[in-house]
Amino acid sequence: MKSAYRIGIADVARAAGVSAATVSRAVNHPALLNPTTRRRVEEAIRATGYVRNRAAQAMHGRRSATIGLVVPTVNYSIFAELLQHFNEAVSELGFTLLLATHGYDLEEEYRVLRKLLEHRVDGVALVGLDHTEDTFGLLEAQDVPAIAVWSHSPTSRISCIGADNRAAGRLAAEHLLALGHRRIGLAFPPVDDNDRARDRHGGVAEALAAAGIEPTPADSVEALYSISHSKAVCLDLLARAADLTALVCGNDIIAQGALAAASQLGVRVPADLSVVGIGDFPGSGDIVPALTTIRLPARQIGHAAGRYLAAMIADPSRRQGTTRDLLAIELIARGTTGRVRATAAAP
Amino acid sequence: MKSAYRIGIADVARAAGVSAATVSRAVNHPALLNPTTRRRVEEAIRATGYVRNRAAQAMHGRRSATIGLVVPTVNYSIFAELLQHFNEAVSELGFTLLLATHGYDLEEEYRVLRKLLEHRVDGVALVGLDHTEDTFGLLEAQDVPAIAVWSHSPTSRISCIGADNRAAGRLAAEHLLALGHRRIGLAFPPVDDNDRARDRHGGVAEALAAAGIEPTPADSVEALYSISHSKAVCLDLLARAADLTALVCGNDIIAQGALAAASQLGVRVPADLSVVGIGDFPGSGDIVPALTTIRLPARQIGHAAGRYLAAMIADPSRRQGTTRDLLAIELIARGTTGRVRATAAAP
DNA sequence: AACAGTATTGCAAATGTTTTCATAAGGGCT
DNA sequence: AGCCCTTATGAAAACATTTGCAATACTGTT
Repeated sequence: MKSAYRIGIADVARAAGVSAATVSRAVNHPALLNPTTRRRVEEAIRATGYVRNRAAQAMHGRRSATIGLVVPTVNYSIFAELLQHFNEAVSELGFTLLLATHGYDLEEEYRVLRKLLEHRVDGVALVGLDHTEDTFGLLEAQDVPAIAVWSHSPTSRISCIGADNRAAGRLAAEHLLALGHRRIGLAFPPVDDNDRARDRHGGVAEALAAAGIEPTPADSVEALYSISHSKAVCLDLLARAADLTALVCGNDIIAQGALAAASQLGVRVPADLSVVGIGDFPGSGDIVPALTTIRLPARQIGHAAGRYLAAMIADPSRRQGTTRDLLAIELIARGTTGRVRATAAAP
Repeated sequence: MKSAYRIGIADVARAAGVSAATVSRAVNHPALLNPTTRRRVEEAIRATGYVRNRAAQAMHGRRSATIGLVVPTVNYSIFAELLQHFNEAVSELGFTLLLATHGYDLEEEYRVLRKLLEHRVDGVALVGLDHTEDTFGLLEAQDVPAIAVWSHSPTSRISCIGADNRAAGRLAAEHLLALGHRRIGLAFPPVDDNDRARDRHGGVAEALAAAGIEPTPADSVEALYSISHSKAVCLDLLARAADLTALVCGNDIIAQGALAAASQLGVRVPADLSVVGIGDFPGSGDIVPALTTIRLPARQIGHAAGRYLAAMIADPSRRQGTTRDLLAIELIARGTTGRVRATAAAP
């Protein structure tokens, strides 16, 4: 006898012998009600199985109680921590998460952002600072609280909270230089439309240049966001530039691919080859040997971004101006890097 | 001079010189319009920067164009593939994903499901078959299309699409038995409120029993969903049951922890110890040595679940009855398992 | 030229809630 | 007992859209 009819606020009101307004208040402003009435309404809600309709609520009050998150991908654990902690933060504050991915395609990013805005998310977080003009325009036109996470720039167009990716690249390269490495290879994702990768790459190049090293194209390879693709291209790289003693990778997934390639070639890590990643993804510290990497504070970024958006939503007066929060990065020296081998490649 | 005022359908109508109804039709049923009018409206939409309000649409038409996904956690890559492909499927069909996590707490699952239903998701997917009575009741009362993913049971209370976890456990154990192992340890997550873990564990026990092996509590250890916790408890296990020649793990993350523990103890894999996981998470095939595991078809499950829900939403008449889809699992024998070492532990 | 039929479009009702405003019910004071 | 103040509740408007129905314009027919 299951009817498709859904219980509405009016049904509850009838059951409790009060008006719809009172039921609404019982749900949203319980303090306004006489305790007795409130209990009666709560009882009626339970009895009828009423579930309040956020869509209707959103329509009236201009608040949907949802927050959007746009990430490039959800594959592997690249953004797992960010997602986890961002969700944790916003859930605790009563919001529900709308998730969208764009696969590193900024045109697609615009489209999914639009979909999120159609659902009237109260706020939205995007990964990185590279976005199309349309995307920025849309955010401004809809003037919805927005924040860029992961990256940081003092001149960012929208508020941001993240780390200095250029410094991360520098730090990774300097670590290898300090260990005596001079022949250093690079495995990075495509840098177009990806400020994180671009900045990291730039940081590496800068550090190498400062040490008088000019990496040749032959020492570089472009890896996509998958361990197996990275492994394949690193096999290539290690074969054609066999004198490399170290590899700096654009992120930990690529580094894991590099490790797999080294292992397959019988190249010992770190004895024959040092490998450093960037990101410190979940699990990076637990593989064997544990990955040396640059830690980006994903947990903090996720939490802070969630709280920032919630604060902006709660207090629209604070919305103007751009907040920029720079979080510290850290070299996590583990098992995949070591001093350059003494036996330098004889000519 | 940015006003907080949001462009509505009426503004577009005014700009295009038509009625609001026509604008609505241009967005939702373009075929109904005279091509000329349609173009004029589309132009006005572009010019005004109108973004349609799904909340208002949901209120009227009873369709929110959102689908919910409830997973235990988003940490590591455990549900990354499921999430990725589920999202892919539903996005392609025009839905936006609402994501919620409950941290393996079924009471919390009820709460987050409720939140999803408040947002009037048109359909919802939950991981596994273990849910509270309240959860089932809520799904029935709201009669929203729902599907359990990951697990499969011919007697499931709601539609399901997934694999036979008991068979997965059996397969893992039988693989080790076929390699001659007799001293087999178990590392599993808590099985309360988790049918996947429970079934897998049951399957392992069944296969062992069929081979005349009765695992003692000393050969078992409970691992949480983190590589480092798993590593810690496996260190323990391997220390106190040093004669184990193989380990079957409740999932790939736990297996990775076991691998890390073995490595730290100088136990060679697979020479001294075989390790088999369950799941075949992204990356499991790329670690070194590559993990032997039971593949669950995450991609298929994600896609199929998304399409199933979309179909139910599109055609409510098909909703009655319970659909159950069993997908094949597969042993992926890679590098972490091998024949038991000839040098049997002398008494 | 009138008619029937079809293709477009507008009007207005309906959707489920929140909130403003108004009213009613108590309670303490003089 | 009458008055004022506070607290609690209800009535109705408002929110942004969709859609059934009606009206209009247009096409081809006879």
